Amino acid sequence: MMLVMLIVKPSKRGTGMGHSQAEKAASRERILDAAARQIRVQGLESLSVGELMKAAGLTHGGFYGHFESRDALVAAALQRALEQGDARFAAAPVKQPGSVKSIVNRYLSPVHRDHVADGCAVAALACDAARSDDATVRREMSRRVEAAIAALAEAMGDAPGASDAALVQWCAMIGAITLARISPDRRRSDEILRIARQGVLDIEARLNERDA
Amino acid sequence: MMLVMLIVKPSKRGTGMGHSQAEKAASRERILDAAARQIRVQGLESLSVGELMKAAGLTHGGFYGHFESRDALVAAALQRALEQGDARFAAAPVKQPGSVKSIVNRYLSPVHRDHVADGCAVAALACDAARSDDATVRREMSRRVEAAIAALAEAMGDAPGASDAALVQWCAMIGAITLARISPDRRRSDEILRIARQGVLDIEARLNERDA
DNA sequence: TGTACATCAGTGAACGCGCGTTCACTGATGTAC
DNA sequence: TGTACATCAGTGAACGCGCGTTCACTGATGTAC
Repeated sequence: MMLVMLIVKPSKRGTGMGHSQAEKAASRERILDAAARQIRVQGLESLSVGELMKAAGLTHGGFYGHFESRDALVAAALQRALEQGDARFAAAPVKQPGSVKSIVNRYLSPVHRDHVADGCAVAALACDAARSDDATVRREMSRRVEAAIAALAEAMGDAPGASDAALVQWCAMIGAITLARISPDRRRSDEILRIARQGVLDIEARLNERDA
Repeated sequence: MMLVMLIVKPSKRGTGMGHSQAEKAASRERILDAAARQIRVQGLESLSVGELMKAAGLTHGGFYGHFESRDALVAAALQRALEQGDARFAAAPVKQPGSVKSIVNRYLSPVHRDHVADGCAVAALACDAARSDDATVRREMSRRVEAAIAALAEAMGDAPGASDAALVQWCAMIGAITLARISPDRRRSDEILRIARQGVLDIEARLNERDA
């Protein structure tokens, strides 16, 4: 009893804070960013606390000062990864003529294919999410997908059927970049991207022909 | 030296075989089929020897009588899973009018979405394969994808551009079934499949319009 | 200002559990004579 | 035919390693007086 009181009692004397809260927050950011990269490259399952902390320039023990558990981190890292993707693809400049083309060309570029760590988290983690029994993971990723569809439809001027066309375009883009990453033949991989770029833009073209 | 000779020496006396080879082969098949299901549901990484052997009705120790290591099994199971997918989707009856429609409708059906264990291994494992550093995994999956593209192009009558169209269709189908599996909203998930079916068939329609 | 003290981010040794792998053994089956 | 023996698929205890997690400690920083 005495012991408990000693532990619990709030100190009346001083409120020294050691390292600043800002520094701790910066560490947390480093961990989260490293985790977002790592899950894109290695998947949700294989994220290891030790590797992660090393990548963030810290030792493994400090991890639990920032996150309750590995699972909690995975959820946070997925969210971070999806947000970063939003910034790059979904919330891209829209509504100007040619903006669809610019999104598609950027998404289906060899650069995007070769840089999974900085790329679209939906493409990188789609089949992990599809098999996840964590409802939060599936809900969060779906939300981002719907936002990306809406952004692409908006870039097409929200014509009737644009939303459906945008959905099919995203399906094709996600499939295409994944197949391009799988192919061990670099020439064929480039070709897959090229054909898919054309095919995805054709979907928009067909939509416009119909409307006309 | 003596010891080695004793161990190595082939017995002159009897060649009793214990359980038949056929039974062992049957066990191996059970293990492989269980593994093919398990990797589709849980991914390449998370395949556990213990769970697997339990699923095959055996104990974990016997595993190494059939496979050299867990890694060797993963490779074999992937191959098995891909073969089963071939039997179901790539090598489907082709060349008749409406055969593309039948492939697309079957692939993008709620039944396929809901039965990952019996479904297309490419869709189930695409992002695992994309991040795999095992060249065999990527090569094998690419081979099956190319076969599926060829089969679909053949079903379209191998018109000029059919191969490119088939590639884009497979990209869209793989993306669509994955997104449908991710969505936590069943109604939206059904809708994704419906819209994607239409969109994928539109790709064929556009091809035919061009040729005409 | 200087000194004592409290706080707290991060360290690194240690723990425990799960899982891949090994291995001595079992018991069922088949062959030799 | 019956008996002794060899083979071998499968069993289950045990091992070792990796990894998530805990925890006592460190040392840097800031506050109180």
